[in-house]
Amino acid sequence: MIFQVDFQAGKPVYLQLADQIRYAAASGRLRPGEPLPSLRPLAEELRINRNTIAKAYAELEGQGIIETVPGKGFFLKQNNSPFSDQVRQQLLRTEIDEAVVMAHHLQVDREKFLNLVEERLDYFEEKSAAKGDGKVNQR
Amino acid sequence: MIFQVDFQAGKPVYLQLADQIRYAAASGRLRPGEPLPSLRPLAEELRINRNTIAKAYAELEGQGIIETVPGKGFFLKQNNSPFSDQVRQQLLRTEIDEAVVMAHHLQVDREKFLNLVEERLDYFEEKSAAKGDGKVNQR
DNA sequence: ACAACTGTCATAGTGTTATATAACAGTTAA
DNA sequence: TTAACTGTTATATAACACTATGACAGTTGT
Repeated sequence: MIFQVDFQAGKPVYLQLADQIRYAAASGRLRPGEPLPSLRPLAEELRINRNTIAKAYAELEGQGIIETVPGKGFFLKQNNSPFSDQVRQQLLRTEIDEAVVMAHHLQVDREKFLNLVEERLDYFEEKSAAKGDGKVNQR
Repeated sequence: MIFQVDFQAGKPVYLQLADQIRYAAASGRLRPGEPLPSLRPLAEELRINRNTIAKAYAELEGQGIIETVPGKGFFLKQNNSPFSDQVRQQLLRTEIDEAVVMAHHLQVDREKFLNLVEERLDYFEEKSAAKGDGKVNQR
């Protein structure tokens, strides 16, 4: 489990970390029940402060993606979204809209956009099915 | 041209504004060459500071979406992305991945996800073609 | 020239992010 | 029990982001 952090990315480090863990979970690199790296070793490896890691984990815990067991560690939860169908659709719509709007400004047409969406779906499904060791989008 | 701002959204106000202008441009509510609201009147209407609006506009100018003419105002530019095909694809991939990852955590399957993508594409194309007055996703 | 508009800039206050350090409490294995 | 691990909490500090205020400069129409 290797994470990377970019101090010049503009995005807060703890959010970069949270994103990467979300990606690892979605792509199957990290499985439900599996432990996440402990605070101190990961902080040392990434050369960032323990508290920054703790904040990233707290972020994910707040979203129901991981759970913490004091004294034992952090673990990836079973995927059971706490939201109603309607809320989930709305959350997703908002996220999709961002991509659609960006496609417009980048002048990427509908067909190319849909191809790209299928490509990314394939990518994550592949990894997820194969208990993959695949790499994830860096930022 | 009516914008809305939410102080409790966690997201900086200037980014909320920039997003909404991007949406307006993508949906055709705002056309190339058209002027954007002036700093002071818009600031008064939204009850936020002039500089917050200025920062939102500066953000969009940096992305080549609008241009500023000192003493005159801000205007929506013609859409000509300054990026190469490769860079555009990568930018878009990153954005799409965020939606795909969220779909995974919300347990929305591939088919429903693709339906939602088509729905949103339709939505923006409609508005864009009809010089629409449609409303855009609120956050 | 003048008044009323436009955007720009420097400054300061506040909140967020990240770091460092220390002390505390639960878990596990020797 | 002890030692070594786990996460938690609190404090202090520094850097940066966000917002607000007031002064400044260009543009337009009278």
